[in-house]
Amino acid sequence: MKPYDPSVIEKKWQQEWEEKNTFAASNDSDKPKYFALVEFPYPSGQGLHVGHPRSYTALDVIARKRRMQGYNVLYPMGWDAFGLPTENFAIKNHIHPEIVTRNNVARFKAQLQSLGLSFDWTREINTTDPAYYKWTQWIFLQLFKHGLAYKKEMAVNWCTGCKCVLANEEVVGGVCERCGGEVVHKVKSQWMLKITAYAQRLIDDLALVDYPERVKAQQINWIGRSEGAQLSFETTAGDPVLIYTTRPDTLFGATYMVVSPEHPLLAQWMEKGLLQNAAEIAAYQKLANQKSDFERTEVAKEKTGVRLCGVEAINPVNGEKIPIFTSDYVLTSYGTGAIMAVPAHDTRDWEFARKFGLPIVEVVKGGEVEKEAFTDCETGVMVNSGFLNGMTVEQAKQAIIRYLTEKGIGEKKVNYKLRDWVFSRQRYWGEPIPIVHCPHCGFVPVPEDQLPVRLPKVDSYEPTDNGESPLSQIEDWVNVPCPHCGAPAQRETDTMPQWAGSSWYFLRYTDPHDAQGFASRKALDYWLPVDWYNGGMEHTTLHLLYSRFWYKFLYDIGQVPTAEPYAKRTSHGMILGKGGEKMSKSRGNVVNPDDIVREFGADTLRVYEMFIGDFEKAAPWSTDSVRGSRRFLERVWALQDNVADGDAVRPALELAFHKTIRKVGEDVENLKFNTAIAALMALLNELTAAGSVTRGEYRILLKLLNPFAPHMTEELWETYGDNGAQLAYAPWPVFDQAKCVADTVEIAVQVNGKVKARVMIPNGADAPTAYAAARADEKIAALLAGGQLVKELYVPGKLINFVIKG
RNA sequence: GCGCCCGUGGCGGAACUGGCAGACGCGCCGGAUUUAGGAUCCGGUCCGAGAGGGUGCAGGUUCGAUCCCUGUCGGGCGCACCA
Repeated sequence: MKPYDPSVIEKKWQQEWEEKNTFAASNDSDKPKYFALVEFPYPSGQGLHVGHPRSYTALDVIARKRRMQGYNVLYPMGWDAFGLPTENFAIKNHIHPEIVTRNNVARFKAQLQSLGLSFDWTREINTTDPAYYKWTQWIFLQLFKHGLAYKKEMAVNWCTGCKCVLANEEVVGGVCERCGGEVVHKVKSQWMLKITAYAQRLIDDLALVDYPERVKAQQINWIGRSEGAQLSFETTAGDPVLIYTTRPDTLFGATYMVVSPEHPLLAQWMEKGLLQNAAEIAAYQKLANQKSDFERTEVAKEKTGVRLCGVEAINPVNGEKIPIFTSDYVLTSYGTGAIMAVPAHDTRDWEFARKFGLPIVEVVKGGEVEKEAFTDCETGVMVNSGFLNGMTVEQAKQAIIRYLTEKGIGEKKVNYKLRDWVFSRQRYWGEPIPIVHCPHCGFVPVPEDQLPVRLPKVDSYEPTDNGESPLSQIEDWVNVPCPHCGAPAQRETDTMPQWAGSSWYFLRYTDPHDAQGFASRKALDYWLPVDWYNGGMEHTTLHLLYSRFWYKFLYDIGQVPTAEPYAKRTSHGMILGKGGEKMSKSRGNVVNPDDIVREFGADTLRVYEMFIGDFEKAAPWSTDSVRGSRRFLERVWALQDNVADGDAVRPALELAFHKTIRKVGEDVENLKFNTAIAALMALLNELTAAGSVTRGEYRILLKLLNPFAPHMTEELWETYGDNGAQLAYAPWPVFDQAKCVADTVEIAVQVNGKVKARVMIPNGADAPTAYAAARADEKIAALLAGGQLVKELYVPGKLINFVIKG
């Protein structure tokens, strides 16, 4: 036996796979199709992280198993290469981002190939390739033509670090999710995508797909649907104030109103001179405007606000005049930017009322509204509410909405927290937005035959401090004739966010070289939907939501065949540093997969990453434990010294083999890679104990192990295989359910629920036989003699329980 | 604050639908081999000498609870002044 040398074996097979395109998928095959997908990486300068292979190996195991099961498998890979780190690196080192990207991609690709992942490299894509982003731009134009892309002047999130606008989804805890920079509000004219038009369907269609519950819950939560009523309050100024509430039942308890500091009525009323304390209000507005998102969302913050002196509102159900305030606890961007305040039944209103000495009127009985707001909707009964008195909250909601509708004051209304997607970025390294601004024609789409709008080559692509894209500096690129009327016009100079290219990339894999469209209809019909998509939880309300939106739009305009893009989604846990903290350069606990491959081999790294723990949970890295995986492979390798003739499984090992085949198959499908490996280790232990394997037994072991350790098993298959095709396409072993059960089983014998003995009985023995066997045990007999038998239970194959008294 | 998830040996983690807790691996201990170390192989390894006791803690349901229920403590994640 040659010693196990992964550095030689792995190189050999990787070369073989590359030369022969072993894993190329066919768009024309009689086999059933299987589309396995992992999130394509951003090729950063740091190279691959040990977290990447966890996801990639998992679906590689699935892809390899599917090939052995006779599927035509598409398992593709590409590069999500637009984005800020590349641009920042380029700026710092004076290298063009295109070159930085090329270098990073080359490094990433070499690293991925060193792991033996069975990607179809003939379908490699790159979002920064003009032949690719042509279609990103094309999809944007379809959105524009269908009224789902629009430009609007509004207050947006501005990252002071990236000098760039951010989408709501990119602001985490008031700071930039990428750079951690402070986020402030800036009024800018921005391209927006109308994702809100799909809010309801993005919720409803989660019923059609197999996603983890936590993923569904997070998306539903983010979309934030609520049901209530929209209604207007008349004011003494004559202009009504429109409000949204989820508790219209508490209308009689509305003792004041609040409008957001940015509410347009404030400016109107000031202009008319209606507000006696205009200066005070203006000062408050200014203060609110200066606050960053972080300050605004700080928890446990004291309520602040200013009363609007000179204008009062009228409660539409009881005619009472109530004061109006402005406060930053009311958000401009949600609902109508104004609320009716019911301090007795809303925690925030309660706090505000307490601070400003406003009346708290109880309208739902059940709490102690002098002590705290009573927000329960289940148990209360309406009081102090005119015609609603005596109703439950639910009845009152319906009655009041009926009343408001009849009187023409208001109506039932559904609201979402989801906002439209801010789609402009003031940076260089992104897809140019293919729109021309014409002074006569307005926003004119670049004609489709002129796509792609290429990024111009420039010397300086630094972001500007004035909030303009660097592209705006390049006059001969910016100035073009209007495609519609020919008059001098200007290109849009903002670029798309990084999420643009990744919102449809999986479609391109089906037909990556198509020049006529983003993919041919035939290829899309054949491959979609993606059968299994694995990716990180951090993308749940970013990429995953965005790509569902784009896909649904493409479905609506007849471009793709199904309502949802991904039939099944799973999420892996993070790989943490040794102590359980996040891996980071500053902590110095980053493990480089290259080092592990060099020291132990790719197969060992793959097996270890699958064995490290529950796939869906975070797991700390342990290089010590990697050794265990290497030992396991060494022992499989060493088994070749003890291969005996024979294609059959020896009778004594039938049970072990059939059970292992079943277990490995089931575990892999259920994301239990760790226990699948454990089962293989247990089988190996049995084979080692048996002293030898037959050729047939060895083949089964190699097949089961192949998806995890493809190089080593393929190498052994050369000698011990069945002279047929490569192991990669050898048929996956099948098990016989009847052979998965033993002839005799050991069952536990309990007395009063405590295990006292174990006995062997024939499998499927009836109760009398089992009881007799148990009673035959000396210890059990003694215990039974010492008390009175009250009850006896027999769970076939498991245990017997004697319940005795005394 | 609201919603969700998780607490099992020294460590990572197993345990079908309520039925023998600790599979598998790491580490550790002992032995073999070795000049030595490393590597490898064999044996042991929840605690306890034993009866017995053990799945964060306190209760409950049950013949039987890591699993179901109530309360509590600890950790994590998501959303977060969303009316």
